Amino acid sequence: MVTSRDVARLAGVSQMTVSRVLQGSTKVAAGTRDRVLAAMRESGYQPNAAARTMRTRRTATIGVVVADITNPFYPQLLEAVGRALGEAGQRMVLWNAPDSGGTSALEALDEGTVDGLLFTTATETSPGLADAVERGQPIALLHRGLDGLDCDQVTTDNVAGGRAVADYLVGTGHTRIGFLAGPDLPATARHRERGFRDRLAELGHPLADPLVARGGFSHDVARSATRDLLSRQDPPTAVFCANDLTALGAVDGAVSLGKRVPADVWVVGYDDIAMTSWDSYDLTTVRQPIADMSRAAVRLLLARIDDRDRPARVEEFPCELVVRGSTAGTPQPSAVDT
Amino acid sequence: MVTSRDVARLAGVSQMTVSRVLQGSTKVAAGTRDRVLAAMRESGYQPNAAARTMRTRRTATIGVVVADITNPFYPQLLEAVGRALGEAGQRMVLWNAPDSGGTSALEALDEGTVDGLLFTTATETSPGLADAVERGQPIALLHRGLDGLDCDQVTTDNVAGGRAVADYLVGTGHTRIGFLAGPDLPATARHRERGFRDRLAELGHPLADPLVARGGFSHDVARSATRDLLSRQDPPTAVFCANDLTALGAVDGAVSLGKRVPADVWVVGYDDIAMTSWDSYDLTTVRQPIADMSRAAVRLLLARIDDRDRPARVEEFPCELVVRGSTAGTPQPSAVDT
DNA sequence: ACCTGCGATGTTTACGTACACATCGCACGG
DNA sequence: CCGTGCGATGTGTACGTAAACATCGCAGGT
Repeated sequence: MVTSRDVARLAGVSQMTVSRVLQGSTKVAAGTRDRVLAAMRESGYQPNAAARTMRTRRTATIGVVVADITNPFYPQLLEAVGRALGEAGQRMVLWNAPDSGGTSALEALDEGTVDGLLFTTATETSPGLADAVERGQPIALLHRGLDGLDCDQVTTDNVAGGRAVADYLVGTGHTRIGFLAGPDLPATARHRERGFRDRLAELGHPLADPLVARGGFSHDVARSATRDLLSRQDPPTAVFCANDLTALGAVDGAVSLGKRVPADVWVVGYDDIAMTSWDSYDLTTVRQPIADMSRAAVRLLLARIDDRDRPARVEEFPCELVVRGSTAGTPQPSAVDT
Repeated sequence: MVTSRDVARLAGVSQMTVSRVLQGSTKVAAGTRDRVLAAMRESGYQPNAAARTMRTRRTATIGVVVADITNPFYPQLLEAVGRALGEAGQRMVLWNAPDSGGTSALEALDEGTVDGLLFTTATETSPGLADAVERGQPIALLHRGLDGLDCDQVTTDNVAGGRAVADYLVGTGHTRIGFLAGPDLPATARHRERGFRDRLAELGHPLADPLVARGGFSHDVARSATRDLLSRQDPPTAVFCANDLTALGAVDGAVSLGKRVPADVWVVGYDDIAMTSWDSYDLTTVRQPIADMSRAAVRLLLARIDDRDRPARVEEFPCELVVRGSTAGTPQPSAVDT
């Protein structure tokens, strides 16, 4: 292995001067710098990350925790986060945490493997998360927030999103409206439900319990829940789903019963994943500005790494209803009493 | 920060004994070990990864390079790879390399940030890849192989997969068969095409140039290419697509023209991503054993990290045709001359 | 011509861990 | 009863870098 000492010897300078060139310090004469750079190239020198980290206590690496990478929303978010991190000169370590919620990511943070963590799927039950935040570890939440947690958070106004969908569906004449709720824990799911439910009630069409199905964030569960819902005597004329993956499942549930979207039932999703715009689904949904959000989260996290005592900030981005074919045409009040 | 020295002081032993306990060395008396473990807990000690890496030259981290994480195949592969790495006690650093093909991943390898690299989307043009392999860097290819490269590779028999599709389509009576080719560079796309093309020729129905569309691996390109193909005077009765993402694009292209799959045209994909089994697509495709492949790739890579001089191995897994609704029923020779 | 001051470079050291080697003590055999 | 050997533990050091401090030389002012 070639070390900075070897380069120094080759260039006829001290190791420290090599180190200075490496860091782009201005305190090096142009001629010397050129000599050192030439020696680096000649020897094929590569700085050793571990040694540098040991001295500087920086890894230039951020850990990102995701609950389920096969939910297409997360790859899209990861791409945006990866881009934002790249722009900031940081690498990304990925934890796809099936259930535990990133315990090993927190360990990595304690060990100094990463400089900070970005949780995209935090919940109240994420073990050790609150504890790590209290210890002052640089942790930021992206996408899913946590009300009780005093750390940097970047979210969207999921309550407003849910309300917008309620306004839209009631405004287009629907009265018997179904809801495919997500899991209980994620704040995203809870806020969307709250906004949707409250606004429906305000508009005089409160959600009817029999038309609410609880389930996970998976296609399969949503599909079978929708089959149940649509097989009822008085099926809903529109179904709002806690996220796009479940909305796609809802469409497929309808398709599997030979029903058509939107002719027989309207479907609305949430997140605007790429597939929602594909012809086979053409799904009305709510868009989050994930690129801006990712940049904001990275900015907050890096700022916290530099200054652990700065006050935590919560940034909430607006979201936007995107109307597509899954809610086209007029609703079908004719289907009310069969 | 609590160091092993602090723990040693607290436990009344030397720093070395703490280190030994940490490594699970047997050369520590049970009583001593208990005292050290208690001191660790009490002090909240966390071993420092950078210092350990500096001594051991190991990071227990593997870099994974992916070309496009928004192609749903890669999240599925990443999940499998992540699981295999987790089982082997390794972390995963992710590079989503838009174009450059993982140059910065190779830098990280040189710097010692990762112990090895797993390329899932290598091509001949991946800059620096061949060079790094020749320098003996631990690099393995998963999914996409590279014929000229002397390194560990885990692939599927894409030629056989292409042939199987040709056999299937001709065997079910299709003669005017279209092909949506992937990009030129990936070995996966090339091998699938070769197998498909050669077998069709052997069976007496060579691929007709006008029915071949070249494009990328994206939904949009595939969609518009399919619209062109199906708008011809003599459209194909079946279309084989270089991967599932393009097959979904092909289905959507057909849908956008008001055509039905499989009634108007059969569509076959490749990779068996989760969405292919959803009702709206129900796509016939070719399945790769990605879990087994991931484990194999991780095993090979870790073995190489331990012994850089071991001979490179190439493991080729079989793939399996999965027939679904996109190729159901009889083909439509009636559509031949319109 | 001499002193001052600053820019350029060198010297020393520490970061936290694990390896090589040294040492200690005790059990067992002759 | 003493020597041998081995298991348990300690001592010293090196990994490669960057920070703090020291030093050197030269330009500019008086």
